[in-house]
Amino acid sequence: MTRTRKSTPRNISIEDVARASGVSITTVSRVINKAKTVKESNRIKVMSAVKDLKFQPSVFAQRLATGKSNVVALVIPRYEGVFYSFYALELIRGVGTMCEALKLDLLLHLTDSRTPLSLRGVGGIIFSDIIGNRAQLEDSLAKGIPSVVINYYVDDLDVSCIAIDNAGGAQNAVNYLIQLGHKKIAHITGDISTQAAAKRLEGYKWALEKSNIGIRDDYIFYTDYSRGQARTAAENLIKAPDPATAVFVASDSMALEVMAVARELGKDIPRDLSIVGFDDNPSGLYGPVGLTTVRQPLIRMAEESVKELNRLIALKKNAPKKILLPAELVVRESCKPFTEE
Amino acid sequence: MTRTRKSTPRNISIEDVARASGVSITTVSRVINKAKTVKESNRIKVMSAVKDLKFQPSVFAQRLATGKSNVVALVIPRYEGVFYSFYALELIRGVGTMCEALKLDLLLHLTDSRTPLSLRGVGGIIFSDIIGNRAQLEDSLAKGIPSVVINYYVDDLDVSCIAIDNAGGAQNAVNYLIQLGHKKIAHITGDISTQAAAKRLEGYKWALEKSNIGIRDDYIFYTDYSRGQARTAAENLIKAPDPATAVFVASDSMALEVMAVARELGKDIPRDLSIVGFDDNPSGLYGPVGLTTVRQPLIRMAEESVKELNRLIALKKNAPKKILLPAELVVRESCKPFTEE
DNA sequence: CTGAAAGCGCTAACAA
DNA sequence: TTGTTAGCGCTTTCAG
Repeated sequence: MTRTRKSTPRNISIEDVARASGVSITTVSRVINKAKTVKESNRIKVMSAVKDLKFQPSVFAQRLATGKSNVVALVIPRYEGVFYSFYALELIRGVGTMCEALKLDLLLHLTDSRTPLSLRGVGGIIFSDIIGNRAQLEDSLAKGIPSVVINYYVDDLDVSCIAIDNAGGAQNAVNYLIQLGHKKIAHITGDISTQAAAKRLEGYKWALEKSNIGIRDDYIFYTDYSRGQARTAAENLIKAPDPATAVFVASDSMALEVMAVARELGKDIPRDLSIVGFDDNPSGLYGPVGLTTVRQPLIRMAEESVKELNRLIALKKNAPKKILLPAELVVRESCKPFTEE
Repeated sequence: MTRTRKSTPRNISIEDVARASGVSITTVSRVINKAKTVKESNRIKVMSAVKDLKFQPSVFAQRLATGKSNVVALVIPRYEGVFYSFYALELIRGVGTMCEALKLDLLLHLTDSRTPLSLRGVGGIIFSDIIGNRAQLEDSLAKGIPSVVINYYVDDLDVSCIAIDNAGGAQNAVNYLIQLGHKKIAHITGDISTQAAAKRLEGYKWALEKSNIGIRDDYIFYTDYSRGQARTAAENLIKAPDPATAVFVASDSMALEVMAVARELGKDIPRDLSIVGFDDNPSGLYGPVGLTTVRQPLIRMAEESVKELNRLIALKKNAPKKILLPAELVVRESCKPFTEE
């Protein structure tokens, strides 16, 4: 107790543990890192000292010494339309829990897409979508930082990505409507600048073409994913001179809005209009008729992204993997077979 | 180019910059840290070398050397009911943008509330709510880590907190209904184990008491914030023998569900039932009648929490501040004066 | 199986 | 105004 007191009560370090257990710091380090080359009796002594002193190794010192970092950055564009969606929250949750499980630190970066990221000290990066921030991705790739892109299928870059088969999911949805006998099938798109929305539109078109149903421009309504625009689209859709009998909507929250509008206009769902959404947002479960929709494995996608990143980090070299997860149709009550009246 | 190549291409360090600019590493350090005691000519030399070499200081080395960390951890219970709310996303967004602005690193911790947090290397912690993870808070406080609690008013602990005046907001809502002439006012609560829900119930009761309106237990419907339970509550509420003429609902998403149920049961909003929500969730804007609600300054709360944490960190001692932000009524179209039929 | 010692990259006295 | 030097706490050869 003769030691000079520093102003800040010094953190207990590996040295304190070494002293307390009568071994060298090297041995303590070995115990911490679970090296097997430590005599059992020593291991026990060290472990009990660790417990007594409530020792926690300094992550900074560890990282400085090893050059390794177990920090994973999740980069999300701070762009309202995208951020405020069911999707963002699921993503954060999925990535967050997986990081927690893998003992990785999750650094959240809400980016405006233009200021370059400070990626120093980051072990790997997950880009959620890449809307306008391709430059950031290329930058991190150039620096050799393990990166994976999520929710965006990247064709032209040598990078791991894991996305959902939006086109396939959309086809499933539209095929289902076609099987029910519908011919006049409309589509309300999402923000077409996102790959998801673009692919869903593509899938919609493909499905119609394959069944030799003509694509009608007046049956395609473009929106930004917002409920406000969905409302307008729905009104136009329903009040049209030759209205569609079914509609595939690019998101559940919009689909719910369409349902609401239809009811306000005196239409019955599904009698007067069949509706399929996309997302499997739990909100679709409530309400008088359950919303038929396309389920995307968001949580799984998020979790896979962390695993893939981990793989890349362990590999110490770039060996990208491109994964496309299927999106399956979930049939509930918002569609019915088409019948001539 | 005669230097032995390491397997990993060594990061450029402060030393490289020093060499390149012909000064000592100390001077480089000074330039990096914006010390003013550097000759202008040297500063320029260093800065250009930094640019040329694309040098970025190692955060780990910096933190090891200074003992300071600019990492802010945001701790959110991984508890579904709470996590999947409008609120969580707003919080993350608010904290995230403010951290970005203040150049702080945001570490996201989705906790199961029972495993102790590894807070080593964290400069400060923001606890969003404290549901079941009080122990974690007390732990961090005991360790002297600057902490602030958000969305939960902590009376009995010496910790900074910043919350919303839920009771006051609820009173505003109910008073408004009373002013409109309503006497039979119901309340659909949120998850009463959260402080927000409990306080809203409290405010509801106070408002009634102050106006000498008796509190009827059969007018209080308990839920967990989910739309499913809101639906049931709404059905019971409307089908009751002596139904209320107005209802204050603890969240907008539930209020929207109540609206939907009412319509399904052939009721008109606001003619047959006046509704006030809580949150100011944008979803309330759409639909045939805008939802009257109580606005909570979530983003502001989130931002303030980061600022407060920053203050605490700079202060280097605990001088807690307790802040209660007002919640104001936003009148839209879902309420009308009560009239005897 | 263990320990001494040399870093990892940076900051902060202390001298000059 | 600048440089020297001693750490910060840990990992990791390399000898024992």
